[in-house]
Amino acid sequence: MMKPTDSELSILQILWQKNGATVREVNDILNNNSENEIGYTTTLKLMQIMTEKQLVKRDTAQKIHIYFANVKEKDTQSMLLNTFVDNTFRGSAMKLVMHALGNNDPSKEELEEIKLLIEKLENNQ
Amino acid sequence: MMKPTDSELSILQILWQKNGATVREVNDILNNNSENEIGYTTTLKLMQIMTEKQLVKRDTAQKIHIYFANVKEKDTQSMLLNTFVDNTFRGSAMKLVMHALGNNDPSKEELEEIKLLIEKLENNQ
DNA sequence: ATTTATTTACGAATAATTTCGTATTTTAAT
DNA sequence: ATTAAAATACGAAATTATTCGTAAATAAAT
Repeated sequence: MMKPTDSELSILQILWQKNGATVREVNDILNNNSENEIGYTTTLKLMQIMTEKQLVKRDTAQKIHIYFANVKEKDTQSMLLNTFVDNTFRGSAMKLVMHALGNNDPSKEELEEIKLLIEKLENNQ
Repeated sequence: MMKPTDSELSILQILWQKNGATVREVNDILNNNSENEIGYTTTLKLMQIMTEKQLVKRDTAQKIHIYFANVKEKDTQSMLLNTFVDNTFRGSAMKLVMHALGNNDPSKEELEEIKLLIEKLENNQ
């Protein structure tokens, strides 16, 4: 599986959420959430490259192609997380966890959720 | 503060650990941990660019320059973590934490450490 | 049916990052 | 002192990622 670039990732995010989208839809959404207009053919080209890379697949039955993510969100996140931890936290996922916890004042509920996961992890040992 | 690129980050990692290093030293270390030889002048050029960007500073008293990180490791990590969470986990730091915990079978000690931090965070609410 | 819109394909321009070649300066070795 | 080795400066090539222009095909509108 190929590592998506930043732009490719933002397209994948849209496809993960929508489950099937045309270039037009993707391009519109990209332009909603940002100030600098991005051209239609730019998005098209990116999605064509992503098709080659097998990051997305497309339905060409109709002439207006419909694109779908061809990689799982969780898998992609795991992969990107790994290289990010390596590059930024010298491979220490725990350092990253501490950092993320410390910097993001989580709610009571979120903390409870993490505690639950920790318990589960402790039982697995 | 300017966001370091990937190569720049790997140089910063070395400078954070060594506390002062020449281009030669940095280049040697880079080449230890990787298969594809990277040229001396490549590293030199990168470090010169980093000097312009104020990511590093250098002591030019001697003619062999000695470089130091000019940004704090924690600050850089926080910054990179933020954009990473935004891009990859749609801004949900907690999703990232769960992910990192779930994928990295942490030791008892590490889990204890996290629980301590959680307690501290709970008390602060 | 003809014109207008939209879509795809694809080459190529632009931009950002990484890499290196070469000239010059400085240091070390003979 | 001369030569050899190592360092800096800097422009520019190479690579990768992003952006767009234009032509051709398809669909929609009149």
